[in-house]
Amino acid sequence: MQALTFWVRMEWTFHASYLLLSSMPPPAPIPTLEDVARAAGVSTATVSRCLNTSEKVSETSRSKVMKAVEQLGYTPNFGARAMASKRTKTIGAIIPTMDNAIFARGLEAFQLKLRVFGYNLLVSSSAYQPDIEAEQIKAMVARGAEGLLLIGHERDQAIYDYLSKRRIPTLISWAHQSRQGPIAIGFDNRAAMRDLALTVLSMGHRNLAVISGVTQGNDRASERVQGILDAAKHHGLDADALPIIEATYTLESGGDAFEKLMHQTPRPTVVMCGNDVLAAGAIDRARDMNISVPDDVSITGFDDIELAHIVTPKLTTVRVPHQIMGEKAAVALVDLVEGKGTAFAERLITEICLRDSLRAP
Amino acid sequence: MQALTFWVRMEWTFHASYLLLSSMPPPAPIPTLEDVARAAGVSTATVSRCLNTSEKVSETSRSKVMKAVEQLGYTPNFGARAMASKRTKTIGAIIPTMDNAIFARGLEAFQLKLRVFGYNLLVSSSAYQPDIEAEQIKAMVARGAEGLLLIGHERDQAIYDYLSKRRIPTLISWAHQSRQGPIAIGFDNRAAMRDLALTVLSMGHRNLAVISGVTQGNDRASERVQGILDAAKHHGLDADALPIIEATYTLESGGDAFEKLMHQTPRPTVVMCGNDVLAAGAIDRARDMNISVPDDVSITGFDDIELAHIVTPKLTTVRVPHQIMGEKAAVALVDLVEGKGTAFAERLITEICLRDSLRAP
DNA sequence: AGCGGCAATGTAAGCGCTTACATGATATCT
DNA sequence: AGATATCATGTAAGCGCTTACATTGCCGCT
Repeated sequence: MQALTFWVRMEWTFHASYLLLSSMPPPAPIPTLEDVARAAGVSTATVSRCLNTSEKVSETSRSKVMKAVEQLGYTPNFGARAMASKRTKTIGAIIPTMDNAIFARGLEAFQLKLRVFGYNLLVSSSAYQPDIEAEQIKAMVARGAEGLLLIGHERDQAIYDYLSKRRIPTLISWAHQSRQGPIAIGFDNRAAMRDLALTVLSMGHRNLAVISGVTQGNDRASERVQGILDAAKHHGLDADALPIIEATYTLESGGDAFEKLMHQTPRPTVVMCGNDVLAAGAIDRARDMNISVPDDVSITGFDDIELAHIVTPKLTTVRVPHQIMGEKAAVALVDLVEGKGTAFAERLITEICLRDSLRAP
Repeated sequence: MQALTFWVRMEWTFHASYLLLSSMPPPAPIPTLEDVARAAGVSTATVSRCLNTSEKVSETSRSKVMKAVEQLGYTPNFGARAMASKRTKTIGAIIPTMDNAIFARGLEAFQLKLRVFGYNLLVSSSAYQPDIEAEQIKAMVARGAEGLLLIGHERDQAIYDYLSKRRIPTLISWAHQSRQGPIAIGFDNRAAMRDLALTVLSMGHRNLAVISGVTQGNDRASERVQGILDAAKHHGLDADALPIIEATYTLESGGDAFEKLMHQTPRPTVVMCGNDVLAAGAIDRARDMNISVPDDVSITGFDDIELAHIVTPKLTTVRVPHQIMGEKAAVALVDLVEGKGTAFAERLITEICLRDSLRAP
């Protein structure tokens, strides 16, 4: 039964209040260090010391300075400070999209941990486009990012060359390949998906199908597919014959892919999806198509986001330790930046969450 | 029936590859404008002009400069540039949390639109803490943000004073109050929720209950509650007697609140939730409690995120035009920053999405 | 031939900070 | 008391850019 959705347009108002430029207060007096120094009756050096290494300043002048700072609403100019001190205490992170709970959770943890070490985070999203990512990387470096967090390994070698030429410590996350490369704190997408597929296969399924995320320029997606192929081969299946459809990161797209797969012969008994969103889309579409999950077909996901608990039936998926990953990445990156040299690559564990959407055929 | 979840631990590996600091290449030569100038055999001014206003430079020197830039892997130092030119082409945005699909979607659109105008976005999350938000605002200003996007109206007056003293154009989003204040591009949370409540009431419901988001320091949440109260009064209900429970932004918390409300007498025939996450949590819990939605109780949400389509039954909620809001905010903020003075406050429409989770009592 | 005008380029003065070094005032030691 | 160490503070040199202004060479004009 297809659910009905009504759209009720309730209002359409338009409220304009033009900005009156003419009535604005007199020219902005942005206070500088010098202004503060003058107001406090000390030198600029003292003010600077007061703000940075306050223990080197006498109690008397410190209070005078603080009062002046307060009064003038002074905020130090970051660019000038960075330029003079050669330090920015800033780490940059570039994620494929903000519009994705997966990265968000890890990043939030990353930022919080960074704060503990006194570092700031610069985030931006590349919209899954390599050229935008390259541009953003340069922008971050120009802005003084002392270290970078990137998602996944796959990118133009020129970028890695640039980064190492510039001596910018870089850490890869959300992936972890055993082969050479920059330090990574992540998990093995391929192995994780392989293990899930092995579980599926050992339940007796032989007709599997795959809905993968877009693999182009996304090593996480392609590794997950590889993992499934690994498992299929291990069980003596013809990996080349495995139906695989790529879908963009939306429920709709996952549903469409599912529908196509269900029309194949022989019909799959299980559809393994590259992520939970695709899987949720598939479950949703199954209901629309009057196909019962898991009676008629099993469905699996990957990531274990909230969606996995919410859908009916609850989704079998792979749990990824986003938060821990974010925290560990922060610790490691700060280590790298501060040259402590104690940072090391780490492969985090993933866990298979068996829930109602998977059952023996 | 409570679904079963098995946790299968599949692997526990630990892969360490220490960073060899000693084997790193010689000291980093970060190229400056001067290096480029020397390499190209021109003055620094020419290089600068080449990079900014290339039309003022002859073809010959431009090519020489570009070659040098390429060869040296030069990236201009943002801080120095900002300092010298007094421009940063940067807009800042501070959101309560990244871990929330609602802000993410709007912000993604915001950033994309900003890019079109040649502006960069600085994002950070305040973790819903006003003091962190204040700190972040100053950090953004220090970093040269020429304009700011903030969520909701409610914050310390001192912040607004600081911002206007510094002449930083600020735009409020995700809310829109008719009373005086900074320019806002958003929607009227109160009116939107009122309209939904009126719809609910006109279906015959008389025992409503509310699960609200945390209202402390969050005007969106408290306005939504107000909207419900408005409607209740309009229908002659005793607004003070309306059961209201506040819950944090998680499924779990929404479920707990729902459970409490279901034990009240008289039992509510409809539970209106401040957002879709709470509503999804409530639906989930209802199933655990063997309470049928919407036969035994109706549930409504707010935001219309993906979750709303996925839950069973599909959720009646209010659609908020996140993407359009993000885009309009970008356009307006750039306008403001560039002093075109054509920006105006705008109240966007919201739409009620009637789906299966709401029915007459 | 002489001159104005223009285009391309160079020179150098900051932008707002940090910090090495210099200075002066006290406290400590012989 | 005089020498020396210690501490708080001031002076001033940049950090890497942009840009107002000065300079140069070339063109076409009278």
